[in-house]
Amino acid sequence: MCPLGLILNRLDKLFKVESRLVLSFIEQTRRTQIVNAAIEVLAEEGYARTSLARIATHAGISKGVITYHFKSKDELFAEVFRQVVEDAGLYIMPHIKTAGSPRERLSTYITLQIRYMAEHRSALLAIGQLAYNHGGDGAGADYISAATQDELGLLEQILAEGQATGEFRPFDCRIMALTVSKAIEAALTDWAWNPNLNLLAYGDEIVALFDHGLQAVSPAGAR
Amino acid sequence: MCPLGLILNRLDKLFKVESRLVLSFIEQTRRTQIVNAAIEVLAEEGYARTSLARIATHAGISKGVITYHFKSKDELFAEVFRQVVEDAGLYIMPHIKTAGSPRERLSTYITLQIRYMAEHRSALLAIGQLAYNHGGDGAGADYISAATQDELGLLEQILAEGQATGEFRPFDCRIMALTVSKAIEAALTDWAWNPNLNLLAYGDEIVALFDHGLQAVSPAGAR
Amino acid sequence: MCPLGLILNRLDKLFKVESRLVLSFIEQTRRTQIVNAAIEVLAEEGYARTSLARIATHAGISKGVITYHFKSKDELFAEVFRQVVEDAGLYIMPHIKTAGSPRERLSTYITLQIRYMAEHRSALLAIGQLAYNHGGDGAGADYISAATQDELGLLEQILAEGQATGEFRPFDCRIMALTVSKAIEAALTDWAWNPNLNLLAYGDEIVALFDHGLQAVSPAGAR
Amino acid sequence: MCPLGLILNRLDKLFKVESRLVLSFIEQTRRTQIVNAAIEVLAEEGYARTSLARIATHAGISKGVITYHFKSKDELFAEVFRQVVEDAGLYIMPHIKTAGSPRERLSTYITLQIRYMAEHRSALLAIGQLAYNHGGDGAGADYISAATQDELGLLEQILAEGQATGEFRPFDCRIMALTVSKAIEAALTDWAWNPNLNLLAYGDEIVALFDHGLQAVSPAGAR
DNA sequence: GATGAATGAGATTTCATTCAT
DNA sequence: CATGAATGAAATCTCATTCAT
Repeated sequence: MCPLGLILNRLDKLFKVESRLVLSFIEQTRRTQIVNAAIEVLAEEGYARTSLARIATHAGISKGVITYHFKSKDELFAEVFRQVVEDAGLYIMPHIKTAGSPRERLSTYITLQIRYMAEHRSALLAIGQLAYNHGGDGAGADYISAATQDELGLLEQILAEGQATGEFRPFDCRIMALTVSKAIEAALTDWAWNPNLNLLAYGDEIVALFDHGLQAVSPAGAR
Repeated sequence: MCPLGLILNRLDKLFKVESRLVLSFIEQTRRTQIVNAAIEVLAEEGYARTSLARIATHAGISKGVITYHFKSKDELFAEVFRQVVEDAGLYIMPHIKTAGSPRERLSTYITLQIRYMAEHRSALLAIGQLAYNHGGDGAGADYISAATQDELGLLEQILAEGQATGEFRPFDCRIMALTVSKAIEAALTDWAWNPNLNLLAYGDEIVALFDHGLQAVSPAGAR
Repeated sequence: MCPLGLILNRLDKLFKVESRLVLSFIEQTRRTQIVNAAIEVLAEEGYARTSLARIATHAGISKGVITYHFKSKDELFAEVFRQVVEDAGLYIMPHIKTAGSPRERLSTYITLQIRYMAEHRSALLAIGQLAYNHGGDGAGADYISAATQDELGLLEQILAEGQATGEFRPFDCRIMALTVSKAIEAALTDWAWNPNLNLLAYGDEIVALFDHGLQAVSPAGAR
Repeated sequence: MCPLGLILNRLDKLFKVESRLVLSFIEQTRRTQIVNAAIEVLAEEGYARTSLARIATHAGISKGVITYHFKSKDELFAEVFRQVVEDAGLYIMPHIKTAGSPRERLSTYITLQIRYMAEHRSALLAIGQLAYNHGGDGAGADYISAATQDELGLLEQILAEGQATGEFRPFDCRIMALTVSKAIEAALTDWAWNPNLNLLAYGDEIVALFDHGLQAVSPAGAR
């Protein structure tokens, strides 16, 4: 499974999407309705049990509507992916750029991701299902891998800047970026199993973990 | 998805297994062959694409052989689970118990898990698929949840002991146990996408992360 | 095998039917077509050889059409049962209620059942197959047993009234009701094996048998 | 379903049996063991659920033993049929021939059949399953029909003699023979559904029914 | 004689997709 | 635009039968 939090942009290439540039309003509405139904079914039933019939029933429409608006199940799933990722990006990105020091920016990044998760449980569980189960396709796998490599850049950049400023100790930025990303994602998957989990407390612990774990050893070396 | 590294014992209850106490040699051989084929298909194709037909083809046998040796697909998956978990337990447990301080024991635990992963990539990807996709069943979900709660105890105990001895700083042991477990698992899932990943280096970074991130702040507080 | 002639009402409970209240005309047409095909295959081939594939072939449609219109084979069989029983009830019931003395009513009952059989050979053979072979299921068996007990009441009542009026000699009403019911059913099963059987003559003999066999011994006792 | 009580002799032709004239003792023992297991499974599980595997399990032997001793499942079923019918014939025939008047002989016939049923419930339920479910074969159907026609002769003869002696009233002997036969069989099938049924009382009612129902109307005609 | 192993046909069922209306 | 109808592929599972040991 690729780091969910980092799949942000090139995901439209993951599935073979033929984007129609102009969509009527009613078309857009229907698509959104179907996408939302798909998200809920994916989150509740899991990938294997998410059939077009179930999505249609959940949306209160007929099965034919789906294949009318989406050429295939894959295209629908691609749209789910795209929509969730775009939305998450819009939520998180603005705050990221305004933060201050690398250490603060890292904390902000983690906190925002967690908060977004708390507010969009189904959407994130849904793309989790897609990411986890769409791997075998070959093309898909390559793409997700590429996307991951690509998008990890943001975290890597924060970490590298922190090392440059001396805030962070030495470590492999790429690996640590992966670890940060995965620690965040872990909160979601645990939360999926255990809905009583205090997600925000979980986030605080992750923030603290990396705050302590990445900081430069004090020059005075009192340790 | 439950923390893979922690599913160690009660997994035999996850699926309803009727263990025949005595199996002939040839029977055992075939079962192992089929289990291994299932592991490889799960790892390569993913849960959704792992049909009995594909497993049979992969093993070079007819479809009927599988249902002859396993009462159902579920029983086969249960055996996959059981076999991998048993093997992992035999590999890791002996070393865990002999370690010294909590800090050292934590490092050992992480290192061993990572090393085991490096040597059993397919097997761990396979049970990852099973754990992730078998959840919706209700009973399965409950069990995995229970198993997780149960098995996290080992990590929690190490962490709590470390806090008692003053080696570790204050934190929520349960959440941190989850985070450790997930960070380990993350190495595997990233490796699945990016086979060129240096898993052992990844492990070292995780060890370092928690080594730094959990340690008690020096009383002199030079920071 | 339960007495076919007596399974009249509560049969909708035998199988778990989810009745959709409103069915489109084309839907109803297809369902009827499939039900009729099922009846013919059941009557000609027997329960064990009645597969969905055979029914589809007999109806000249693809296998998928059946599972599109019926959720399962059981639901199809339930509909077969329901349709035949409903039809038989509509045919027989009106005449039953208008008859006069118990002796006459018994004769009418027998005659009507036989006449209905003569005109609906396949349908009755079909539900005979269903009744005979659906018993092992537990729930089904219990229900048929219950239905039998329940519906035998009509015959029992006629017989008891005949004893009360002095038309009939003493006998165990329940057992005799069973025997009447079975004698009627017997005509059908024999007819199934021997299509040249004169079913109506058979019916007349049954009527005569019970007419003579149940009548009160004349008080003058000239016998 | 053919009249069970009358299928007595030519049943070996129903299924295609290749009789080996000489069977070793051990061979005979095994065949009997398997046949008995088949009878019990047929009676308890029904035709559709009677697989070779289940029979083998019930007999405590391996599946291969069955196909070693019987060329096919059909041959096994033929043997079941043959064995039960032969046994029933040996039980009933001696008593039939020694009886007195046609009226007495009819009563004896009915009583013996019922008594035999009471003592061989499983065996008769088993061949009931076979007779009812083997009909579609064509050849089988013809044969059973022929066998029925053939064996009904015994009853027909008793009835005809009764008419000749003036004991019985006029009726169609063939049809009445069928009805007698079916009334007896009915007791069995009801008993199968309702094990609490008092089979012997049932038999007495049948005897009384035909005793009253067939007797010649008294010349004094007091009715 | 006996048995476990293996196979392939066939059963029910689910489902993505196409099509006519 | 929308939908119900239809289809055929594929999945799991059962089972009679064949075969090597």
